[in-house]
Amino acid sequence: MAAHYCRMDHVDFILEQWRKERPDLDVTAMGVVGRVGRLHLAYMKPMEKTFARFGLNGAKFDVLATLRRAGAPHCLSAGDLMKATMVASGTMTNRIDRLEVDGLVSRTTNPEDSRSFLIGLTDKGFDLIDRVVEVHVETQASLLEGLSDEETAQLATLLSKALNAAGRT
Amino acid sequence: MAAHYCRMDHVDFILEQWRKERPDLDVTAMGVVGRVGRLHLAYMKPMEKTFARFGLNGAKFDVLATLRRAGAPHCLSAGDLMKATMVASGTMTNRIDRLEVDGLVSRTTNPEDSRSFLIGLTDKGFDLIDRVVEVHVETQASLLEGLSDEETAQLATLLSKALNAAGRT
DNA sequence: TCTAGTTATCTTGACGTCGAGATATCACCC
DNA sequence: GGGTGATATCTCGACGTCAAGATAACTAGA
Repeated sequence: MAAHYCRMDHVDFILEQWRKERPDLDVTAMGVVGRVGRLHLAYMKPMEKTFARFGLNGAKFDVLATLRRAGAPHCLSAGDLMKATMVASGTMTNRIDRLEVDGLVSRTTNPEDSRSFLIGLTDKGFDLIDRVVEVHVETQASLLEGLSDEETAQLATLLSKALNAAGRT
Repeated sequence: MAAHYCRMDHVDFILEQWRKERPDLDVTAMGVVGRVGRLHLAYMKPMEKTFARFGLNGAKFDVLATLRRAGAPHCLSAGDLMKATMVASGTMTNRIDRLEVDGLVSRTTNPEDSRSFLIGLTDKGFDLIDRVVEVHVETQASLLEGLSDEETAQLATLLSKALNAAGRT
């Protein structure tokens, strides 16, 4: 037996099926794209659990984290947040509404442009995101525990290249 | 200048921000997890466009593709489809309902277990998915065009390892 | 056979997301 | 100053998703 020579994952199984049913198709790319999708799911689930422990979800965390890492004075316009988190305008309006209800961010009129608002972290929001992010990085680290430092670095590099390649299309 | 030695992507920028604001945190894992998320988004957008050309979306494509690659007689139970696509039961009910309205799949009572249905591709569904998947693999291939064959293979291997590592957690 | 526990699917209500259109404001040029 | 096009945000309706509960049918043991 050579089980350790051929560790199949579920994506391999899918590729097998396609090769059998449609041998005319080249499914090489699917091996990468499919795994990226599955990995994204596998990462999101535990991370959402972490967020839930603090009464948050991925959407809210994204906004709070973007404001936090932007540095003092920890406020950005709704448009800045939209670009940073890559969501539609209606989505961001909705997110800010809910975070405002939770008392984690506040809208202030922008003195330099009254079309826009400055969305700022409240003290409560600042304290919360600072605590959540500490657990969050631990959750992420645990998800990569099975990889060596070298593999992790290599993966980051290749993903960066892939990101670049996909962006050019 | 050494611009070609340090090509920063957006995730690098985010890591930079965190290191400045919270130098006490180890954000190494975020470099991988963040890029996986971004890459997933970058892949989904063009693929959804392909699906839309055929009146589909990712959700519908997933179901049709799962049935198609399962091989003759191209029918599975709702539960099988749930496991394969990793969605909740209500989600699958909804997906099948819509595909049935479109005339792409049909529910048949399972003679061996009347709790379950057999969801089968109609002729129309079979023809459609067979055409869509041809364009789909081309879309995916174009998304990886910037990578060499070696890099693509290496990426697939590392992703597989990462998937395995995350699953063990 | 009856009963208890399991399994497969559907129903329902709450969310999050998008995208198109509406509104208000800005920037610039005449 | 007034008009025009661009910009920032919000509103609204349609969808897709999930989780929990409901329903129906299967299984195995007493």
